[in-house]
Amino acid sequence: MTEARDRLSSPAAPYGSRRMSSARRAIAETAALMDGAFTAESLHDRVVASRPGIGLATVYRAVAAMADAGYLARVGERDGAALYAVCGHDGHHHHAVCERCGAVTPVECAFVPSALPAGFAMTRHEVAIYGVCAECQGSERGGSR
Amino acid sequence: MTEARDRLSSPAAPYGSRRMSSARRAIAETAALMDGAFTAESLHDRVVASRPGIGLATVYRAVAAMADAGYLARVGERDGAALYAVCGHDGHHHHAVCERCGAVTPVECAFVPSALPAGFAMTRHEVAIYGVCAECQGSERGGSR
DNA sequence: CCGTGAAGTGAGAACCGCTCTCAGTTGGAG
DNA sequence: CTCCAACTGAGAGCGGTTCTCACTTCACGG
Repeated sequence: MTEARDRLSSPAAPYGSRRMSSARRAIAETAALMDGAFTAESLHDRVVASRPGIGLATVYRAVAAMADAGYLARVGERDGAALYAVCGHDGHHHHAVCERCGAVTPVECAFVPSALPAGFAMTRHEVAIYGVCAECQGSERGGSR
Repeated sequence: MTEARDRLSSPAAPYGSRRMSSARRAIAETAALMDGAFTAESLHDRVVASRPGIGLATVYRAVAAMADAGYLARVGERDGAALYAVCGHDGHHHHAVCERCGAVTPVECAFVPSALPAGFAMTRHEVAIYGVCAECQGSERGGSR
C-alpha cells in the first residue's frame, strides 16, 4: 500500500488527466492511507477528520473519477455499499477481500473463455471474492474495519 | 425454460417446504414464463398484468424465498437492480447474461482456488458475466428486455 | 500576473431499489 | 371445523448514491 502513495506524485495521477483540486488531493491521500477495502462513506469520514468541510458528494465524485482512472478498484460490496481499494496492480485481475480486516489482495483472473456458451461474446465480467485472510485466521479475533 | 415450469408441480417446489399461497403460485408461474433474466420489478409488472392486486413487497418476498430454495438464481444486475433467472441447473455454477435479450446460460465455475493468496480461506465468491448471445449477434437488432 | 471559463465543490433534496411495519387474510395441520 | 403461524397489501421508511444549483477555484492564454 506504500507504493500507492508514491503514485500520488507520479505522472499517473489518481484522477487521470483531470484537474486536481485541494479537496481531491486530500481525498486521494486519504484513500492511500486506508489499508484495505473501504466504502465511500468510510472514506468520507476519514477525510473529514483531517480536513473538515469536504462533502459526501465530493467524495463520491472523486471516488468515481479515481476508479475511472484506474487508481481505485471496486472490490466488492458490504451491506449494500460498494467497497473500493487502492490498486496499483496492472493488467486484468480481481481482488480477494478479507471480511474481517478488509485486507485486499490481487488475484489473477482464472476465467476460462471456453467455459462460455458457444457464440457468446462476453463484454465484461465481475468477480468478487470474500473470505478470511491468513493473518485474521491466525489471530483468534481479527482486526476490524 | 420449459422444464422449469415442470418443477412447479414437482416435489421440489419453488419455495422449498414453505407454504404455497395463491399469490406465490402466480408469482412462481410468472417467473417460469419469463424467458431470461428479470428484475423483481419487471416480474411484478408481469404478475400484476395477469393477477392484479399483488403487491411489490410480496414479489420481493417471493423472489427471496425462491432464491433461497434454489429455484431462482441471482445472475447479475442492471441499473442497480438485481437480476434473477429461473435456474434448474444443479451444482455450483454461474450465469452468462445477454445484455440485449436477457437470455441466461449456465456457465461452469472455472475458479481456481490455487490462484488465491496463501492462507486465504474463501467463504464465497460472486461472478457475473455479461455479453451478447449468439442469437443476438446473428440478428442485426436483438430482442429486448 | 491578471481575466476567464470550465471544472470542481458543498449542502441538501431527490432518487430508487429494497425492506419493514401493521392490520387483515389465508393455508393447511390437527 | 378451528386455529394460528405464515402470508399479504399498502405505504412508510431506509440507506446508498446521484442530482441540482449557486458558488469557488484551478489553470491556461494573453
